[in-house]
Amino acid sequence: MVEDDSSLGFLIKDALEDHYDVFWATDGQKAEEAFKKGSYNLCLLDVMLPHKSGFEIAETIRKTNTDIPILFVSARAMEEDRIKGFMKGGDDYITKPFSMEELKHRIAVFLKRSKNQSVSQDGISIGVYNFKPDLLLLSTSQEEKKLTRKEGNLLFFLASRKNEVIKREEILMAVWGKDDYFTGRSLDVFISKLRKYLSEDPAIEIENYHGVGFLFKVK
Amino acid sequence: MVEDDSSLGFLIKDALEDHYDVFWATDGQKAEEAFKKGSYNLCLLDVMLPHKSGFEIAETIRKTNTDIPILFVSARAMEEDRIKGFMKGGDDYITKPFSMEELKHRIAVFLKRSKNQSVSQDGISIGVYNFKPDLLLLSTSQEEKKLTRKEGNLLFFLASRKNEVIKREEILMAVWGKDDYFTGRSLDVFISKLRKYLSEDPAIEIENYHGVGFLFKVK
DNA sequence: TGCAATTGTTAAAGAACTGTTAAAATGCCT
DNA sequence: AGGCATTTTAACAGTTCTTTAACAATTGCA
Repeated sequence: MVEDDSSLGFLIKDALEDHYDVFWATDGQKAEEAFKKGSYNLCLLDVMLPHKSGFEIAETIRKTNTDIPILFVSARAMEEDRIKGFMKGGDDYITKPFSMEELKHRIAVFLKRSKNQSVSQDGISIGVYNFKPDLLLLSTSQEEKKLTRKEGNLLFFLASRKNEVIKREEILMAVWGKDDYFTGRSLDVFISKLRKYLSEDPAIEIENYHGVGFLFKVK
Repeated sequence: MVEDDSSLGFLIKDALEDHYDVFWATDGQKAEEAFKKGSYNLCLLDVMLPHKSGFEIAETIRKTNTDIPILFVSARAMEEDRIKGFMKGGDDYITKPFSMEELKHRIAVFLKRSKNQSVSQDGISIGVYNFKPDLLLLSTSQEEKKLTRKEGNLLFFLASRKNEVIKREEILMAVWGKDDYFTGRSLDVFISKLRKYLSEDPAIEIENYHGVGFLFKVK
């Protein structure tokens, strides 16, 4: 966020900070430096700034990044200013005064749309394996195995709490939603299967704690 | 585009028609019908309409489609109206009067960002096939097959989310608007048909995720 | 050490789900 | 209203997945 007016800058930063990490620059110079160094998801640029205008900042940004949403904020409501904003690669042009509520919504719109585009799911890594929970794909560099739904759910749950002893009942409630004798036996069956699938990597172990539960160990 | 005022409606349609195919409905009823049948890239909704408000139309659309950009146009500039627009799933809220120039820019922003790069005159390409959603034409260099409406809608939905596991319920809600046993069986029937139509290209696969949904895989 | 409870493993049984084809129903057009 | 295209429902055949069963192995405690 770039805003030279300190009271408005503070107000915006404060309003957004509940949901986002905000970096606030007070001039274009600092803004461009920060942009170069850091990694951001959205830019909020005041148009009228001491040395460099928001439009100029946008131009610089667009030279290296065509994707990041750029929202202009300005006191000037004239048509030609707005158009200029869009011409410089802006995604929205918000006229002062505006409510923080509306600003939040407009920001949310663009974050939602840019997030969806990077659906490149890398999955989670478990030892030498990589597991993509959505695709239920457990893979090594060698091969790829498609798990069933329950297998996937269980593995995901265990992997999300690795190196921690988890009680049987807790696993049962989390993955099956119920805890009785037969469900417990089912769990044992599935643990057995997972052990087999994960046997490539000796650093992975599903250790039983007798009468308590399991420990998904990844060294 | 939904606009009850005929002179403004004409103006908008005229302004946009250079670049886009515009369907203009004059009330919510017609709009929702057209939306259900056709395939669109963006909605422009007037808020104040005779029977059904633009907000209500947006609500209906969002039940089955979370992606399509929705832009509201309204004479009411009050803060709470704008907020309501965003709450209903809108992406922008443009206050009358506005310039056609600005409208075009705002539309361009969302089309550029929309997920599956807009459906142009050339349709979308799926492996060796080309599919034109409007004309329901699925073609290879060899031949051309005219799909039915449901087949087309389903294919379009799947293709727009390729390489992602989509839950049965989600497909059912998006394409049929309801989710029950028989509709589910219908889905299976249509999947079977699509597989047949797409069998020319071995790189295309509709993979079933047992008990979950389908994965429209295009290698 | 011996015994009951717990766990490991594999296979069989039983559900639930899907693929496919065809018949029935629906909607649409003249 | 009749005929055609489309969609839904039905029917049946497979398939896949989860649970249950059965038995072996292990553990912890008396």
